[in-house]
Formats: sequence, C-alpha cells, structure tokens
Amino acid sequence: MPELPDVEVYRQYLQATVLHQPIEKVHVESPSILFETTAQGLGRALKHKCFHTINRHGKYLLIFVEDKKWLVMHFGMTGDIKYFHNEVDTPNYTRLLINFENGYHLAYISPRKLGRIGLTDSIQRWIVSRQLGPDVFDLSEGQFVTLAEQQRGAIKSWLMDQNNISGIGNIYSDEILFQSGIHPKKSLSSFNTAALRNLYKTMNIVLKKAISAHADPDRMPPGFLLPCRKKGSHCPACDTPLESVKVAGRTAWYCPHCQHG
DNA sequence: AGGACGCCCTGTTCGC
DNA sequence: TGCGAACAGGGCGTCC
Repeated sequence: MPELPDVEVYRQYLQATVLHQPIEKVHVESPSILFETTAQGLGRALKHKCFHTINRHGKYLLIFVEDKKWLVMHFGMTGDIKYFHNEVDTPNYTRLLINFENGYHLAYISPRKLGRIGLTDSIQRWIVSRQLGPDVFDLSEGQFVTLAEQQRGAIKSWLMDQNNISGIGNIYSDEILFQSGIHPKKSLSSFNTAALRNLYKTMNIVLKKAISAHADPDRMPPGFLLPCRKKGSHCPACDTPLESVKVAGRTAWYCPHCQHG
C-alpha cells in the first residue's frame, strides 16, 4: 500500500522501534529484491552497525547506518515492515530479515517481490540516480505552480510521475483530484494559476489527513473517496455511482458528477 | 513530450 | 461451485 502516507507511517514506526540497536545478522530470503548490491554486500554494510535516523523521500525509505551508508527501501505495489521479538511471528512473504542483538527482528515484507532494497552513500545521489522530483512536502506552492505550468498532459499522470513530484501514486492521486473536483484526464495546460494553487493546497491537506489516519482506509476522514474505490460503489459526497477510466496504465476512480472541472 | 503497452511477481477478485 | 482471466496502492524500458 505504499504511497507517501503509507511510507511516512513506516518511517514513524521505524523511528519508534529500531534506532540505535546493533545488528547481529541479515538474512536475504529473496535476492531478486536487491538493487545494485548482493546479500554479502548488504551483510557487510549492516552487520554490527546501528540504524541512526530514518528519512523518507517520496515513496522511498532511507535509513542512515553510518557515515556514507544508507539502506534504501522501496515497496512496489505491496509491502510492509514489521518489528517483532519471537521468530515464529515472522510474517509471510518476508524477503529480508534483520536480526538485532537485543533479540528483536525487522522483517521487510514484499508479497509480489516488486519492492527493492539497496544501499547508497548519499540521499542526494540516490535521488539524482533515480531522477526523482522533490518530495511533496519539500515543495513550495510557487515551485509546484512553476513545475506544473511547464507541462500539458493528463493531470493524474503528472501527479503520479515520480520525476515531477515524489510520493503520489494511483490511490492518492484519485483522492486529491476527487477532493479538488477535477477529472483525472483533465489536461494540465488548461489549469490557470489559481487552480494550480488550489490543487497544491488540497494535495497537502489530503496527504496530511491520510498520515493522521495512519494511511488506514478504515480511518480516513468522512467524505474520502479512498474506501469507495471499487466497482458498484457510490460517491461519498453526492451518491452518484462512481466510474473508472484508465490513465497512465492504471485505473482511476472518480465521480462523474463532482469531477467535471 | 506524452501516451500506450509489456514486463516483473503472486495473491485476490471477477465473470462466465 | 469452479475455473481461468483480469486485476492489484509501482516503475522501468520500448515504441509510436
């Protein structure tokens, strides 16, 4: 479930659990999830070291190990992390297991193996190598407007493109556009500055509310589209049947009555 | 530049 | 009910 709000919840979870504990062992259960490193390389980088801070850029978690060494986690379409004590509680689809000297474990879970784990010596270098745009929360209104004014494709595609802004995926682009009353296929070139400013504000509000709700669909504020994104459901605002359309290869859910603009 | 597609994976949901 | 097809909250490369 990992878009910005989910990954931010993971960040806070790690911040509250794994800091400053020496790592005893690293098990790579599925080597295919490793990106530009090996099980050996990962072991060498982590063994007997501690995690010191947990950063996030868009959908990426960046975990500071020591000078010039960051562990990078990405989750793909499905993924989770879990910190636990008893080894029998190891979750299904654990692809990487880190054992701490205190007897606890951290599982990196990726059912479809679409997530990736890597190492980098600087966050900035990682961002440049992945050609990632700025994190949503590092973007000022003015920067957002300037970026958007240079583009002309479908608004939903643009919001989801990590090279423009990092952090928004299929689910939250739908939510932002629903809360803004904008059709997902509307062209960016038809937005004026005032509309872009409103979109910027709504984008920030939606993501912050989602984080407050722990990125849990069952805890979203009333009036959110998120829990309704499925066939046969109705608009939480006007009860019109929701419709879907393919945008950038993904399914966009929207309300044909509320999202004209 | 932007859009459509296939692919990587595997579990779940849909539709006949 | 059963079964295969289509789909799923991501991202990359290729083609047009």
